[in-house]
Amino acid sequence: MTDRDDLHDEVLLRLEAKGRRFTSNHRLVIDVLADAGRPLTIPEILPRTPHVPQSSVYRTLTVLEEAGAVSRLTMGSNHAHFELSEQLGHHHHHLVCRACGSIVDIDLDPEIEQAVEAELSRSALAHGLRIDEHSIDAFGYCAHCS
Amino acid sequence: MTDRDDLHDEVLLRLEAKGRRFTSNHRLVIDVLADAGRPLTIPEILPRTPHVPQSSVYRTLTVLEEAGAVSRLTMGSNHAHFELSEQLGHHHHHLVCRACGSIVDIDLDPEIEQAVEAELSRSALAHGLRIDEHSIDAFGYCAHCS
DNA sequence: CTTATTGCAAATGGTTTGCAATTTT
DNA sequence: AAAATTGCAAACCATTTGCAATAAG
Repeated sequence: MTDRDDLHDEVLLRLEAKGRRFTSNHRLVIDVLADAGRPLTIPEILPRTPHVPQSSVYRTLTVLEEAGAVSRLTMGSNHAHFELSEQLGHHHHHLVCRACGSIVDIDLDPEIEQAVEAELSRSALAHGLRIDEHSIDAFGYCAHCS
Repeated sequence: MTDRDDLHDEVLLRLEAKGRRFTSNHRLVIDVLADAGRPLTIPEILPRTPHVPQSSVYRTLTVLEEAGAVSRLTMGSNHAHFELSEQLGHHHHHLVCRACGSIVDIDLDPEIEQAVEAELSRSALAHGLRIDEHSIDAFGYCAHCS
């Protein structure tokens, strides 16, 4: 049983839980995102999924997102970015380049992570909000765009 | 000299630095955002800026954003949110309701803030990125949507 | 067989833009 | 006067959707 097989199993589980099916298009998109290892936009995904029309990729991503297998990132750029959800990978955050819009995944010190979570929960509670997730994004200019 | 006058002065400074003008529409939009005290969408702004066409509000917001007076927030909702930039206010973060898309400003403990900044800078440096800003967003369901 | 998915083309809708008229400096 | 801004309508374009055909369970 390879890692990739494990990944497919996890996706299948989540799709079935939502009454959806695990089709070849679904698997193809999952593999593209897994291989990339960073958030991709639709224009980046399309060339890697030959013969799959754009609308099908959009639909696939929506289904996968609703199943909790994929996350949609909307930073200011005109195209949304997609990546495997944290449920299938690990908790992480993002570095975003203002110029080219590229996004890199990063990990933070668990201690800081925990402190932020506690502080956010406290603040959310005070505002009557029930939190289940948070994101931390850093913005600047990447080596290529500096 | 009132706080509002100070605000207008700050906006004027930033507009002039970009060769732009401080028109009545600009002031109107700034005041709407200042009065709201939370990020607003275009549909929320329009009724508060009577007789100003939608396209002018969009253009005004773009000019103000380029001058650093306004920030555009793009969380997954279909409408962007706009608020006074941190340059004109204070550093803060956001609580976002998944159901209605509303956004609330929150402050974090300065110690945690500092720890996060240090950690992000470290991580960014390792990836060859020069960071100048970060955001922390918490997602959940607000009191009204729970 | 029943229902989700696919592919194509067409529609949607938030946001941007061209242009002539109008302000601001 | 020179240049930015405005208002209107029209264009843009990433994303969504209707529908008939197909494939998955």
